[in-house]
Amino acid sequence: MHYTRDNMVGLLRGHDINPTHQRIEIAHALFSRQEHLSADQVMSIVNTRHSETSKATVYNTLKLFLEKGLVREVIVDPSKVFFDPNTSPHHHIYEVDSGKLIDIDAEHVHI
Amino acid sequence: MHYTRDNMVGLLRGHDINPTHQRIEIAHALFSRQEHLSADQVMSIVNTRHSETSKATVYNTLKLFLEKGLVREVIVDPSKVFFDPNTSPHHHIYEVDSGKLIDIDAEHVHI
DNA sequence: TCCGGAAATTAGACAAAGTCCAGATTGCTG
DNA sequence: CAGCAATCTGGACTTTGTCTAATTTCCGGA
Repeated sequence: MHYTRDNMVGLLRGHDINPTHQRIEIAHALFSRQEHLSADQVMSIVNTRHSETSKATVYNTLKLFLEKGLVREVIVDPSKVFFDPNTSPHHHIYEVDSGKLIDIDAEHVHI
Repeated sequence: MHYTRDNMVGLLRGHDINPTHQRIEIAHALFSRQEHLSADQVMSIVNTRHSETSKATVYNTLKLFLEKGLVREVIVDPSKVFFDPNTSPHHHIYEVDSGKLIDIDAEHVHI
């Protein structure tokens, strides 16, 4: 599956989100790289060429995505929240030394 | 085991920490209530009667405790770091609705 | 096409958590 | 007591995130 901007439109609609220009860009930033990004990182990605999207909109949009289940919040760095495009049930293992964040399927963990 | 201030002195020394007045108070705040406290909460507990300990010292001391393995950091609320006096290997389950934080022994989790 | 309202976006002021620094205090140790 | 290192302090500062009031965009109906 390619994460083109066009596909983002469908993804957003599928989550009951009105696909505006800014929202498409932000979704694209998150999904095209399958990484955990902070609000700050999203902002600078979206605004690389010309300043296009305000801080308020980035925060509003990420909160909206969260509510609509498009992304998850990952809290691992005490000073920043990261957003995870992988919403399947899974745990994170955080390696303090390297700063790496590893996904572990929920099914593989038993309590 | 009672968490008296005198016992704190031993605890601190055992972790290679010079037991100053402020450090004893902060350790006492954390250990006498076996709870997860934020830096802010520690501050207001320590300064209930008269202002005794500055913000900088609270932060420095908590960081020191962290380095010396006296407490753990728990990151669960995106906007605040909490400090956990329970340093045995364990996981946390965070109930988003109630805000409760439940400890689970490391031994009971298998991957 | 034009109008009106709802939804979305914006800049910038603001708040809260945490950091940093330069100076003052404390407490040894000789 | 003098000197020195460790500790503590107030306050300025930074960073992440929130709020608000004003503007812009979008869309359906006349």
